[in-house]
Amino acid sequence: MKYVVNIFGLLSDETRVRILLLLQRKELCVCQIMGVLGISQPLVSRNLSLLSNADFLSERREGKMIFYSIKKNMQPAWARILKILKEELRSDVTFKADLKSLSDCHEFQKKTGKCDMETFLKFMDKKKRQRRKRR
Amino acid sequence: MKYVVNIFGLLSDETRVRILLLLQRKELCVCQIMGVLGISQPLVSRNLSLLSNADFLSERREGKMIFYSIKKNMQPAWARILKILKEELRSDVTFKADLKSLSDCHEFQKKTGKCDMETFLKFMDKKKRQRRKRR
DNA sequence: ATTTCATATAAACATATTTATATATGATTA
DNA sequence: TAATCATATATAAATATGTTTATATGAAAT
Repeated sequence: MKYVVNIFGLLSDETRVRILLLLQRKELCVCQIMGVLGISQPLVSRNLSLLSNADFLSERREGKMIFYSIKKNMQPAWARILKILKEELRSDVTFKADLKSLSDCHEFQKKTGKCDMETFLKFMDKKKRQRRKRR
Repeated sequence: MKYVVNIFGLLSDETRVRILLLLQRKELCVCQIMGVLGISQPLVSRNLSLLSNADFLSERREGKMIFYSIKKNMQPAWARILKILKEELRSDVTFKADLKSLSDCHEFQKKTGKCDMETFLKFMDKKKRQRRKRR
């Protein structure tokens, strides 16, 4: 029973859920996740490792970067739960904002071809300020 | 998102999961649950109220006792999750032991017609000791 | 090799949750 | 209306969890 209960514990944290929802769209590296979610690098790493240990994620190295994605052939029960999570949060405010950030992130990477955290975060800030002005 | 994450938080506790699984079999009052799970009355009450507030349970008063059951017409998403939980824990050791205790509880109540905590817990203890001997 | 960049880990701190104890309430019975 | 039984609530102590800060690792480039 403890195993099952721990899985629910993993899903009872906003940061981890946000990461899972993002990864359901596209594989991402640590620095992309930090930029998109606006959280510290160690926090991203920590939660990725928790999710990885629970067999939710696959990793793939590409040079210096490690790309994380939702694991294919995950335990069926958890896959079903992820599906429910996704459906339930389809129109969630935080999630929609994260998706917007994600597309900004892609824009940044197309322009610069980089995954440099500092520059990226500045770029994201600028984007957010611009969006605020437009209102 | 917080709402959803809190629901998972509720399901990330062994006591609450045990209660939910029991109630999926049959409606029960607080003292039955304490007897079956072997936990204190305030702990049962506290967790029942958490589950109730999250709209997982219905209550029904019968004299002094309040009977709790899984709510009909629960939010479909959570009903689906409960179903997964049930399937996943079908052969769980703790759950099976709880079911055994539950049937002892019914035996006790048939014999005595009571829901008296003290006597009940003694009866349960005796049962458990007998079972240990038989091995 | 040394430096740099992306990521991981560990220790310290803050916060939230769980559990136990004590007390209160509401329904029944004497 | 006392007294008692089943349950609820408040709160404090113990425990677990999340987050940050600081530090380490490991791959690539210079």
